[in-house]
Amino acid sequence: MLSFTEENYLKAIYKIHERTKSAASTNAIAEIMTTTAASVTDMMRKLAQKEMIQYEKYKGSRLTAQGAVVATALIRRHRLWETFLADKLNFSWEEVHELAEQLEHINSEKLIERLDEFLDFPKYDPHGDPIPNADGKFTIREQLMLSQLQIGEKGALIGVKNHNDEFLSYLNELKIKLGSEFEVINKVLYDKSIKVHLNNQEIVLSEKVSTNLMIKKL
Amino acid sequence: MLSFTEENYLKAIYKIHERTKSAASTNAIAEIMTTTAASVTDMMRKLAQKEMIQYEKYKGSRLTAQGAVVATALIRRHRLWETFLADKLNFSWEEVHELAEQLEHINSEKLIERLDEFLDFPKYDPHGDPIPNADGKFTIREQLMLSQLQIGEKGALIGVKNHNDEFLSYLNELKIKLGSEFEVINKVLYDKSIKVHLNNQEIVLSEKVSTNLMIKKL
DNA sequence: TATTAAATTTAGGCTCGTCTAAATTTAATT
DNA sequence: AATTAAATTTAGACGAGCCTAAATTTAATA
Repeated sequence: MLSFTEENYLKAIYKIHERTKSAASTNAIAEIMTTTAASVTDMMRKLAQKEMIQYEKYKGSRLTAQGAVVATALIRRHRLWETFLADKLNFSWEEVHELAEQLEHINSEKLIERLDEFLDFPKYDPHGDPIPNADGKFTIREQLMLSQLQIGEKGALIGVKNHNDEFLSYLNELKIKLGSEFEVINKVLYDKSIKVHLNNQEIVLSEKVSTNLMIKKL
Repeated sequence: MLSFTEENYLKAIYKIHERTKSAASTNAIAEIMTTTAASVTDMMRKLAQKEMIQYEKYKGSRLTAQGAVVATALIRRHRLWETFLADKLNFSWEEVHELAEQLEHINSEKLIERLDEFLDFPKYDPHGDPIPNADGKFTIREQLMLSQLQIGEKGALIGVKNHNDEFLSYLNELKIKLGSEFEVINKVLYDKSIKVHLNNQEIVLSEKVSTNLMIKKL
């Protein structure tokens, strides 16, 4: 049985691997866990001993098959709870993450399966990220950045790349949410900003915003 | 901020006081927490220091006003989660308790208020126990034991006194649930068993069972 | 390649929640 | 009231998870 903390370390390693496609460095883990490198080293020993990770001194850590199962299960729980909070309890985009961080550690297979059923087996969470099924498999969806659309093309928002709170709040202000439909009116070469038609108005989005909005072409 | 463990100690003291109407003895707390008396003593010092309890050496512990607020909030959360699990996720009577033990520690006022609303502000949990409102006030309901009904009288089940797993499973087998309606057919003086009409059949319940079923007269 | 800088690990120590064994206090019983 | 039994507290220790400071290894750069 893994502790709350051990589970979070595994999730951190998973995330780093997803991003870098290589072993998770001690420092990178320390940053995510907001702790010191020394503490991470201690924990890496322990997790290696429990055969959750492969750890080589000075070379970083990778999840074992076993460790990956645990991490994926956590992501499944996290995203299902986020979906519950958003769909059933009307929490906003940026509120769900923190609560799901707590809820994901509730330990019960049965609870998660019942929740999945209650939510009608969602494939994507409120951020548009795929929810692993009970076997840990994801349904990947073709997607591109809003910035990649050409003038005249239309798309619907299916996810955000960056989950930063400020960014999510900004989207709320703009009344941009999952499913929102965009039509590209103009693209400014100079600063790569983009003018779109949305909710019956025209708005201009910076490159920073338009590269963080994931779109399905319509 | 209180830890998961500290919260559970407060709840234990609350329960003991509810049952005995007096200070919680070290041993009684140790039993509920399945730990040793020595550990309890340590924790009592800490909780007294945090002004959650009044603790006098060799005399037991009582909650302070502050401690009672925390304990009541925990009970509120516990019972709301039980209601959610039973009503929305179709968990059975005896399954909900253990899960709610974990869920009650999720720390968010807003989550609980939203959950309360989602459940349509229930007054009683699946065991028939009253759910404290946000201010910690309970709605008490007039109730009596099934064993107290006279021959010919009718009642509906509004709660159980004993929350023992075996007892709850037995009720499930008998298809007895909250709201079930009973009519007393006969009472046997010898062993205090009682024959009732329920779900279109006649069944005999022992004294042990009939004194644990709480009834609202119809 | 020698040196410096950055990353990582080791060493030693702290708090939390727990334990066992021994000492003390309170309650029960003769 | 004296003695025994039960309840409780004290003393000392341990693992988990964390820290800082010092030592070591690896990477970067002159």
